[in-house]
Amino acid sequence: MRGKAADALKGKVKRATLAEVAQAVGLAKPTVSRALNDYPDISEETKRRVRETAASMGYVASSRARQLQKGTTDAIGLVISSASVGLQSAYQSEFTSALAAALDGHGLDLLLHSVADPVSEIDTYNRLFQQGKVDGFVLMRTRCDDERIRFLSERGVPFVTQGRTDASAEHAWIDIDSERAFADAVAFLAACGHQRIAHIAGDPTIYSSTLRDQGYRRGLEQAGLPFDPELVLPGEFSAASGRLGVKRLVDSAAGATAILCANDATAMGAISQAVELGIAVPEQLSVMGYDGVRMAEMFSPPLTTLSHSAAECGERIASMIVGLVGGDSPTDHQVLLPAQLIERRSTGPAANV
Amino acid sequence: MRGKAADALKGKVKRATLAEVAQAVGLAKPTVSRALNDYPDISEETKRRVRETAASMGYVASSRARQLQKGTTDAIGLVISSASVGLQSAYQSEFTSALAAALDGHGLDLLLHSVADPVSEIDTYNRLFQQGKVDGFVLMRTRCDDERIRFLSERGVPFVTQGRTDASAEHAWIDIDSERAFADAVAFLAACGHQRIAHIAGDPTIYSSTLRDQGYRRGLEQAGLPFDPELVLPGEFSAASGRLGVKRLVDSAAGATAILCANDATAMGAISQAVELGIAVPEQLSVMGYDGVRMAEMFSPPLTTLSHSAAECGERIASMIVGLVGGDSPTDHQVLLPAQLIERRSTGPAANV
DNA sequence: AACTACTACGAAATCGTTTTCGGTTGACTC
DNA sequence: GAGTCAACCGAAAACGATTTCGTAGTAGTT
Repeated sequence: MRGKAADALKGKVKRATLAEVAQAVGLAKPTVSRALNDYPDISEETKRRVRETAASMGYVASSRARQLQKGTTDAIGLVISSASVGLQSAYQSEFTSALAAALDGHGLDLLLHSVADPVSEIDTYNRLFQQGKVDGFVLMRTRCDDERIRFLSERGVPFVTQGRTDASAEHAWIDIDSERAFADAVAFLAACGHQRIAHIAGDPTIYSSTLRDQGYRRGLEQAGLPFDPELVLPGEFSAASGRLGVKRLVDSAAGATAILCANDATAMGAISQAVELGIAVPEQLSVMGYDGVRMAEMFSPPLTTLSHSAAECGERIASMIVGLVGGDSPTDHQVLLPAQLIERRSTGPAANV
Repeated sequence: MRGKAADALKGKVKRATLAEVAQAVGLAKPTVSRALNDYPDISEETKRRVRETAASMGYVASSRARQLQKGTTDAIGLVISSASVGLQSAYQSEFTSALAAALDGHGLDLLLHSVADPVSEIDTYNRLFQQGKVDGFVLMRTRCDDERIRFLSERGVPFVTQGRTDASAEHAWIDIDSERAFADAVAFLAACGHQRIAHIAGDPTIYSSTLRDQGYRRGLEQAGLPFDPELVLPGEFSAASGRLGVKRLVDSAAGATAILCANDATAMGAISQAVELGIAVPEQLSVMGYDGVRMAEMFSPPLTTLSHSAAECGERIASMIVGLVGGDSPTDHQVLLPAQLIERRSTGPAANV
């Protein structure tokens, strides 16, 4: 029902325009524009007058018009694929919030776009940029051989990835040193007396999964522990894969006394499955996660995990993208952040087997 | 370091313009524009030719220019306050994903904006709309007396809320019938033999909390159970408040055998605290959540909860906002959805006290 | 032949800014 | 007192699409 009521309401939102302000203050449009944008060649007195009347008229510059003229958007895009359940892990959404907050600090908006069909993913990036809806992108969940990165790089579209890729040398990225983190985790577990440390891996197409796996292996090596393929289970960063991993581990009688999970969600799934099977955590089985999501602290038992700050990550990405849009070279923006081991109560000394 | 490399890259992204396409195909701009937009007064033959050359030139209409002319943005805004930890609960982020996906289906983008300072919240809504960055808003976590709603309503800005408010009669909203859901939950627990059913409430400033509380009370009444103020604990939708609630409940020796929590996060916190205190769930204490987030199923024990679909909610909000932007009256878009009780293993028969 | 009626297209205006390029002033030099 | 130089401000173009309005041409009517 499109009635006059709606139209009347719409009438209310009539915005003041630059020309009107100029008219009201008795100056020309460019003068008003420059006064409002604090150009140096406008007298303080004039600026004050302009600002006053502009404010009194409730004038807000149309960013549509400004964008058209300046050729910039002040928005950066984040596209998530709803096929794989959108803002998947808790970390993803914590990061997204943090990113939005950080971008806001730089006067940028975050355009969140969801794409249903994975094949149209590239197309979405293309459209969003060609249409001029965003000045750049941030990419999450980077894959080993990531098509998106090739595509964007070729066109010179500014972007920064959260996570490295096979082609990291060439683009801007921020990442956690998960290889190191997982090696540390193994060292920590080994120091607790664990000899049979399992690993429930992340989605193997995600580059970070390979890093975590490498860290796991290096940790084993450095601790003088043998690598046993039976102890590594496939997964994809979900609680479900944690549950499944534990089930398989129990069935296989591989004798694991500790499990290092690819992320916190996996760890939580693993713990709940273990408990249901009557395996006490951490008394009979230690479980460790990665990411340090808020929920980890509230879990039962509270999760020992490798924590890194979504806020810092968002903050730094925001600065990086600002730099890139400003013309910085992508290779000037590559930063590796450490994760921090937080010991809580899901891990303990190895059970006497 | 802003070098020539960056500039060279930037050169690559030069987009084709309408005028260029017109020139290439030997027609005037308006003709090309109408051909591309499939106007009826352009011959099929011409349309075909235009489309072909446009495609071959990789032409994509600048939405900046289009927006300026049409006065519309094809984006809707969602502002979250980072003060209260951003995309707070799991449900919030599931919903946000779903919303983005649904909006995409209607050709709309989601502008996610984070505001640090709660006092500048209204200002953010105002700016976003005045600047013409969004055509409307969707509001989450609606408060009882919600200033945002007054502000937007007064100005005739299209918006729909997820959750009712004191002023629901006047605006567009979608909500879950949580009052009913909580009454059902109490009935369910009572049927399990529980006589002392506690309630860890949600943030009291959020309208839905009052509804959930009312449902709890009505459930009690209908089950013939007395209302005991000692059994209702304050909270704010967090796992932390679940933990605290359980602690207090134990201390007070109120004798609760079941707890109905304001949401799943609270329930998970409650369970983990209970377990840590040596209270078995559900043998000694039944705990029930609300929302039906994905994690609930993976928890230990899997959560009995009142589930509702974030996807459907997002889908319907998308259609609603499209209607509103199109001029529909807000009062034509008010829908109440039911929640569904899903029994899992965090609840069971009342313990013999 | 003259008069509609319709189809297919083009010229120019428009949306609301910012930029480019000058053009006045007045003060300050020598 | 002519010339130089800032300091301030304005006219017009530009951004890239869409819309309004109008005009050729063709066809159909009387």
